[in-house]
Parts: sequence; structure tokens; C-alpha cells
Amino acid sequence: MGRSPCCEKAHTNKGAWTKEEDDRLVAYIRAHGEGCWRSLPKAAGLLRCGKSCRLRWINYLRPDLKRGNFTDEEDELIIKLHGLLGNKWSLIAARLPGRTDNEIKNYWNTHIRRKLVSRGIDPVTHRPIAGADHASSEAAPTPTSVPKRTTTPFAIGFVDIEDKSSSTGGCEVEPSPSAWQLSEFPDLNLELSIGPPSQAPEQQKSSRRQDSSSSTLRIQLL
DNA sequence: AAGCAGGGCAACCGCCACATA
DNA sequence: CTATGTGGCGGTTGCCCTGCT
Repeated sequence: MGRSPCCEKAHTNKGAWTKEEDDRLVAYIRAHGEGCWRSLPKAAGLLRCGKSCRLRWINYLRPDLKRGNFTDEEDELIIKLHGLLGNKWSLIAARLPGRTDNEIKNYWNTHIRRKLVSRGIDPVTHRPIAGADHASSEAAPTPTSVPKRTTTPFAIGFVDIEDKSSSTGGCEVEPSPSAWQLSEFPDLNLELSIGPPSQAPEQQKSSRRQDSSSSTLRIQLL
């Protein structure tokens, strides 16, 4: 049996948001807070899908968004986190206050990817392109080869991850396919632990799931 | 000045995990 | 235990802007 659509597509607007729609959404969320995205559009008088409202709020309207250019420090942090986590944009975004997963994803695809290539580094594997000397390249799985949204194998073999949150077995700590990455960042001192999310309060509130996305991956870069 | 190409970014789509009835 | 609803995530698309010819 098929899933019911998330909204009545026939009666919803699509495409770019207008100023008026933005105002309505912001006003509604200010008055009632986030939550229940499905019913929000109707309650707020918006002809939009709930998902669309959520995305618009999270990626563009949230007051705590930084916007503007990424700093070099942010660049480097993203690169390092990507090396560890792969395309787990939401996890990466959680470590960059004021930045959204969508923003980081776009930034990665447009800027950082090229930056790495120009440095001679493969943006997927974070290893030197071509002539890569690490002959151990025998198909070491890359971070991005992590199966989509299963229990997240953080794939960090050098640290014990204690999973307090998971009801589904939580974070599998697999033999480290990414252990090699440490050698890429000799100056990187990481503290990894699962703990309470240190993200924006409303983000926490709306976070229902107790999987790898909501488990906080505490990474301290020293 | 006009046309074209490429890049950047907002938004959409489809899938998945979890909660709940 | 199963079916269904909802929220969240990552990948992808397509429009718009800018720079180049």
C-alpha cells in the first residue's frame, strides 16, 4: 500500500517563497513555536506543504542563522568533520552554530569540493588524488559508503563510543574504515562522546528521533 | 549590448526511522 | 505485532545571477 502524500499537492504552492509567506510563517512560529509541521500550514494560513514550511524555517528564517560567508576556520572544520563523518550534513551542521545542513551541503558541493581538488585531495575519500601513495587503498570503504541512515557506524576505531540513547542498538562502532583518516590530520585531537545535544534549543525540542542524528557526537578540535 | 556558460543556492523529492494507535 | 502518520535527512533539480566572449 502506498504512502499517503505528505500534503495535498493540488492545493499547495511550490517554488520560491514570497515575503508574505515568510512573514506568515515567522509570525506563526513566534506565536506558537515549532512543531506539528503537518498542521502548521493550515493553521498559519499558508498554501504550503508542511515539509516546505519546516525547510524554509530551518534553512532561512530561523533567527539564529548566521548567514554570510564561511570563515576559513569553518572551512577547515567542515573538511575535518566530513573526513570523519562523510555526508552526514546534519551532524556536521550540529557542530557549526548558525549553519544549516543544507547550507553546508551546498557550500561543500560548490566551494570545498573544488578547494580540495585543487589541493590534490579527493573530496570523497580525503586522500591524495592519483598517485596516491597510500597503497593500502585496497577498497577501504569511504565514509560516504556508510549505508543510508541505518544505525550509524561512526566508524571510529580509536575511540569507544558509549551509546546511551539508542533503542535500536545505536551506534555500531565498526572496525575503522576511516582510521586512516587520522593520519591525514596529525594535529587533530578529537574527543568523541555521546551526550546531550549542544544545539539550538528549538532544534533539540523538535528532535524526536534517538538515532545517530540526535545523539550528539561531541567532537572537540584542539 | 547581447548571448552564452557556469556557479551558487533555495527548494523539492524520495526514502527512512521512529512514534503511536 | 502491524499499519499508518510524521518528521528528518541526503541527493538532486532548476532558477537566477554573474562573468566572459
